[in-house]
Amino acid sequence: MSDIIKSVDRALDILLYISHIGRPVGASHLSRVMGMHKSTVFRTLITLENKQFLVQDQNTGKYSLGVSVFSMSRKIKLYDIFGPYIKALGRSFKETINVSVLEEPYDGIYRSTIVAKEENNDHALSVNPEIGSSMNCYCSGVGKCLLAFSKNMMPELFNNYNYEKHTDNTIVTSEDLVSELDRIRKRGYALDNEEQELGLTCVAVPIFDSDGWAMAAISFSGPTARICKQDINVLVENLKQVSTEISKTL
Amino acid sequence: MSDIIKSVDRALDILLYISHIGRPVGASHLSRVMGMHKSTVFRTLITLENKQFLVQDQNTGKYSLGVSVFSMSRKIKLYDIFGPYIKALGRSFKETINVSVLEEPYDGIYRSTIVAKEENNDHALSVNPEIGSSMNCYCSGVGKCLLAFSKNMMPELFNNYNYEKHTDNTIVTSEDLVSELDRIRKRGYALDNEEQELGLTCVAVPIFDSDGWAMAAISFSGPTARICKQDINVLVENLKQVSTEISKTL
DNA sequence: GATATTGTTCGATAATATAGAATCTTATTA
DNA sequence: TAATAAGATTCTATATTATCGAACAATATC
Repeated sequence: MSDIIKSVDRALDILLYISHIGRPVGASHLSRVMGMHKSTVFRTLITLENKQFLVQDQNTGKYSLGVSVFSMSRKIKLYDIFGPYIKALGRSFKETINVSVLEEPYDGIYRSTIVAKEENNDHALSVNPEIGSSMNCYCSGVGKCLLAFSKNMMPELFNNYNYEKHTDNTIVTSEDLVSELDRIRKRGYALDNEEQELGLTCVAVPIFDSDGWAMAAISFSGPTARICKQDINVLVENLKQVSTEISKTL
Repeated sequence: MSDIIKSVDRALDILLYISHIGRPVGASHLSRVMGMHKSTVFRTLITLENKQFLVQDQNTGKYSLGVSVFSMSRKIKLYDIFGPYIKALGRSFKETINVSVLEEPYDGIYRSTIVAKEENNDHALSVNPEIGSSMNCYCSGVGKCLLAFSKNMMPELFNNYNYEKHTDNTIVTSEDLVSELDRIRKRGYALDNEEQELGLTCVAVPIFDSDGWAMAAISFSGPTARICKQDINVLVENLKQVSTEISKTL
């Protein structure tokens, strides 16, 4: 902890703070909130602005996230980000793990995209979706989890699903989906109880952003027999631990 | 320039470099490329990793962009980023300016979204599209500009447009679109020569990423009479100046 | 199995980030 | 419109601390 470069650490705090509060802020405000001297804040702001991590509004003098952040965001490889965490999980438990994010709804349909996965090759039976593949949210663990915990959700759109009854457990009405999402929010995790495919069970938890909304979801999935032999609560606790580890500094 | 905090500046350089080269890199490599001492690089990496701006792959020891960058990217307000630049342009020229980005193709259709605009209220006649509105690329200046300079373009998808002939000048075949894009690449800017609406002219240039691909496009648009009275080359030069200003540090 | 490369640790010194006050600029209130 | 408050910006001295250099440990390479 003592090897950390103080000035850099403070600069990163400022970036995260500006990102978190979501509106332009000035030096004095930051000085108060961060407990740093105004002139130190200012020098840091100058440095961040110079490399375009911040832009200053000429009228108000306040700072927002800059084009460098936008540029970086376009080059992010989500697998690199989530890979290390799920690899660790994969070593402990021998199940398939995947991380998904919610897509912008298109044609009024909410879908999720898989951005990272850790396959389980120890068993013949396992699920292996492709990275980048997208699917409807109503019938998967990560999908429902994202619907339950994401910002700006529009439940009206649930009516746009062309619900397909894959199994007896598949949710096929908006009303059932809404109440299932309530249940998920209450208990803090989602369960795909053979809703997509017979014999396939999945448990998913959200990965929270600094404002408490889901930015992704992470799950164990595998044959019902194997998943249920493990204590679901243990799986959930482990997923939650990784989830909070991921969002710890945001 | 002397007010810049050296350690912070170097940390930002490292972030931009890792983002730019697009694959995980290690301390020694960075030390060589950035001309910094290995242990200084290392301490910087530790600091960036601690706040999750970087993640380290446990197997290789190399670093990638971390979850904090992902988190920030979700909170970016593109208007805050591009607003300051186009405001300055708006003060000089009295025309409508807008900035657009290319959407992920959906249903095989390339569309652009307006992320920032500066309206021109000095004249009764002007164009005022909404921020957030999306439109087909084949019949607008920024749209064609994005098609011409973006990475990973799939020209096959041009066949999916349901071309509508808005005016005599509208492009209505993939072949014509492809050759128009060639022309645009050669001369470095795009022109909407009353292709979308009679009497409406638009000149657009790309905003380049660190790898030379367009991450956005910026344009002047207005009544043909007014736009053409100004020297197109002057407009283009001014747009290009802002464009390079925006991408200068990436 | 030997060698080179790379990730990581540590301590001394000189560079430089910080704090504090002071100035200039914009917004608020009387 | 004047007076006042709040905020942005500049400057400098000092003590903190980032940097360098070298050495170690752990991998990868040949």
